[in-house]
Amino acid sequence: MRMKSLTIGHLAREAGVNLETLRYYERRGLLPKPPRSASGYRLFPSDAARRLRFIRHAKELGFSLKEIRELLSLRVSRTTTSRDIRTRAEVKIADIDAKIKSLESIEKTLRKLTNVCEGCVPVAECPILQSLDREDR
Amino acid sequence: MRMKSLTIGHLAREAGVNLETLRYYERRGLLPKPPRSASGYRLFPSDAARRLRFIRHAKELGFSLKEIRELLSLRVSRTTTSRDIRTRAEVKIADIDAKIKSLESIEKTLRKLTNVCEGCVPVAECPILQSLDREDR
DNA sequence: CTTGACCCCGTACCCTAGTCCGGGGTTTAG
DNA sequence: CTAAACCCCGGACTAGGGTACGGGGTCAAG
Repeated sequence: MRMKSLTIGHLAREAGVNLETLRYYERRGLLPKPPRSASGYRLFPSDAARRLRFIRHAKELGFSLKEIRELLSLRVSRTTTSRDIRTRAEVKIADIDAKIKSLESIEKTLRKLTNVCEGCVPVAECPILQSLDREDR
Repeated sequence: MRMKSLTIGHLAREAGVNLETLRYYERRGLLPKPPRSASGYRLFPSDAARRLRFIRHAKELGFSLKEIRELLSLRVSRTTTSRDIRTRAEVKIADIDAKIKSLESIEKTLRKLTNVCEGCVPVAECPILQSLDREDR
């Protein structure tokens, strides 16, 4: 059970991202500034890879780096009360629920599409438009 | 039950997007090239607004314009067999399923967070990292 | 020691997805 | 007619999210 720290290059390879991206994320506040070796090398805790995986997934889900930073900072501490957190988390939950509903709607439409049988009449209009057809801004 | 066509300005206002965005989407193949009036004005069919709403939602879900174009083109026609479509749709469905699972996982974590009671011990590490902690790509 | 592989930092550059500009035609209300 | 409000097009500009580059220090194997 080792707990060794990673240089930026190791972490980059492990997480499958460009090394420059790590420095960029640090600047943008997505990765906490890591401790440095005597010579100034960054020494990342080994769970930084986990954090990077989270960031990658969240990006694929349409969150901006700013939103991801907010998600990552959701925790109870001395400086944020749990009521604060609850409120902020509830906003995120609502966002996420809406996303899930939209995705389910698109998926449903796609499933219908996969059930179209060979030799049926061609679908002239675009059926995907059936999903997500709500006015809500 | 009118079926009038829209000028680019009307469509932009109706869909709540910038007029230039519509020309951009046309160039990128997300909006089919609309017929033109004698003087060259674009005349959009009134269901173009629907298409734009779809595009907006899909973007919020993390799809790129290229992916959205692919989604929009999923339909059965003379040039694409329904087997083709089925295959392509199934790929998209798998993508979407993965996204939904990720979102649910984040949401679950956030819900736990909202249940933390006032006065409980501060959470030092970032709990959001519990979600999405899979190795897969 | 030296050489190759790393790391540091700052700056420049790239792509995507728009957005703006400006010179010029069109339409419509007065 | 004319002015306001639209529309056309090509091209320049932006912001967000990275990536690349280059000059210089560091570390580990031979």
